[in-house]
Amino acid sequence: MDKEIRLRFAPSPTGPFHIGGARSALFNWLLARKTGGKLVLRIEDTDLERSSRESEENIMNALRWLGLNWDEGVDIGGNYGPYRQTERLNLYKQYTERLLAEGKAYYCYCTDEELEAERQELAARSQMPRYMGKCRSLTKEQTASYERAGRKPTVRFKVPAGRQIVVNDLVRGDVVFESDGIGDFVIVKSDGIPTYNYAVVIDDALMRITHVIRAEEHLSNTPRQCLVYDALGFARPVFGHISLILGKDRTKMSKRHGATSVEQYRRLGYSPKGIVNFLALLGWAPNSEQEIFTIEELVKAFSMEHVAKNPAVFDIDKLNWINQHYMRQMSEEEFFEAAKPHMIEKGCMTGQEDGEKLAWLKKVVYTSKEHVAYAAQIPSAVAMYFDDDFDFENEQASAVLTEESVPTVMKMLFEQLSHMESIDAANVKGVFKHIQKTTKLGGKSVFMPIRVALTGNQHGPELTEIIPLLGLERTIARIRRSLEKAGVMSL
RNA sequence: GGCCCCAUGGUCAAGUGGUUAAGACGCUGCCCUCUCAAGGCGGAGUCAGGGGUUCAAUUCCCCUUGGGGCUACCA
Repeated sequence: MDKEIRLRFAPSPTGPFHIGGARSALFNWLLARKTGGKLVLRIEDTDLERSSRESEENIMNALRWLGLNWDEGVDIGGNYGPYRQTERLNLYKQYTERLLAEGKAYYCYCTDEELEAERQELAARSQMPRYMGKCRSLTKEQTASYERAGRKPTVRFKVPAGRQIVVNDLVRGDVVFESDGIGDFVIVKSDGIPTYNYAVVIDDALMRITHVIRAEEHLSNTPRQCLVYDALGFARPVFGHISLILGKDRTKMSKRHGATSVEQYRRLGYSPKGIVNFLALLGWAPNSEQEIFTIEELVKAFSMEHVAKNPAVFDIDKLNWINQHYMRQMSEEEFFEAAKPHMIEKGCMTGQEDGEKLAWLKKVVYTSKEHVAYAAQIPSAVAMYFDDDFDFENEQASAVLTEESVPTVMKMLFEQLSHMESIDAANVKGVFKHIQKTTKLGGKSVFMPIRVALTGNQHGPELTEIIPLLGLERTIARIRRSLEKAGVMSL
């Protein structure tokens, strides 16, 4: 029981859920599922200004959408709650009082201006800007006078001098820091809210977290946290700092690198399976050469030992490639559901269709299955089925219709079509065969003019797929229109 | 500036004191094919630089360079 592995994912609900956060969550989740441990979802909302219930919900929704569940958290409770930091204020207070009483922390009355001046001065002497301990030993009189002046103090942690702090990290090994490089840091803000570096320690300790797996940006803060663990007599957890996800230019992923939030990818119609698969491969590699993983397979294969130390660039091409696999796995029904919002947005449908029209839409949409990486690409992939008033894509395309054999081919095609009662891939194929046979023309001379006349385009799906979907009438109308437009002939 | 982390092709990456240095994405050639895509078969492309240690370094150590993070009453 006491050997049970307990992990946590502790996001700040301060904005859209970042893709990097999703990866941290995923790694924690994988480790928890792999080891049969527990995963705690804790909300770190001590930044009152920026935190909101709305982004808290967004984060949880995104997590659920990705298929990452948790065993304890704000919404489901657990034995170590509450799971929202602003609801744990009394807990922090007890420890702060203890630290104060033991002389391990002290009140600091410095104003922003004073602190800023200190930083400036240190910077001017090209020294590391850090708090020099001005309020470390205030007399009763000084304290009283500050209080009379109405100053609200912060609480600072007294950083012991001359100590080495060794952070044992699962992915980086032992990382050594000198306590002298760290100034006395604020653990409780003047409004009584604890800071991140302080609250996180008390929470992780009280929630019995055994492994703290988080992004590398927290590594430099870890020695501070270790100091707090030690001062409070808590055992330190095992740390594991996973590298950051970078944009193409190798700087931290930000808005200018395109979509950075899980929500954005969701809206573009990426599959959660694709995102999870891709994220897992960013900073982790399996023993095998496998690239496509279900989440269950990831659980089996995952290991912290194979987590890379170096930061990884977010490669959208690879995400697209992976996601394409998942698009192809979809049934016609699933694929249609994925396409629907995008089709509606582009005006290709209203969402109210039923009967034959709906069935037709499903078939049309499904033709793009092999061709798209994510659902937002579907409308343009099937645009040709909707636009009867297309233009030729370029002169090369219209030139195809001026080839010598075109009138013969078209006449024959029309004649064949006029005899048809129903139209499907098989009999369309038969028509083409017949034309080829009797005219002795190569496939290209038969197909390409028909393709261009039908779609205005030299590229696209198989004609045997397009024609049945357009139906006899539209097929004839389109070809007739194109031939007239190109001035070739009228039929 | 100080402290810390990181460094194998364009990208994700495997790997080892002696290897022809995997694989995938992307790029590219060929095949298939009316076309595109897919698919199949190929190709180009990497150990950042400099010093050590060693019989032997991509691998171990140091330095440089580059990138990143932290240095907040943000997390």
